[in-house]
Amino acid sequence: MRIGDLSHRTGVSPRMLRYYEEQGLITARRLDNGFREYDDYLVDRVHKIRGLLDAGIPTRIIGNILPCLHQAEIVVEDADPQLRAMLVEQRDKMTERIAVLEQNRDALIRYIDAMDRAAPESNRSSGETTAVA
DNA sequence: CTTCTCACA
DNA sequence: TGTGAGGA
Repeated sequence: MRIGDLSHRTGVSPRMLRYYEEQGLITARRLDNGFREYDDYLVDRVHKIRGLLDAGIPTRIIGNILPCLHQAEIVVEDADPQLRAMLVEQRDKMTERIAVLEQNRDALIRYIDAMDRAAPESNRSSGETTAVA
């Protein structure tokens, strides 16, 4: 598929797809006309890249941990202390953000609760989890 | 119409 | 990350 297809199938703009390529996160073959040609597995890969990016992991270290997302058993021989340090740092930042998210979620839960107590059974979207069994 | 590279009020 | 130029 070409860049437009991959873009639609991943929700990532062509601009960013080219950027990811520059960063060595994905690779593309070139067609005769110079257009990028992507393999199907890249759709999945790009989704993973987005996940890591959204999780706050900088692109430069995504390349290192990306292969770990596929393998069930991770085997490392070249234990790079530099990389390890970065990953530990990222893991801690992630843990911190999760804690913040949990607090905010609790705040919303309580607020929503209060709203429901004020206006019982009134407006509630159908997509919501029906906890009232 | 789609993609490419390069550059930046 | 977006946008526009200039070309294929």
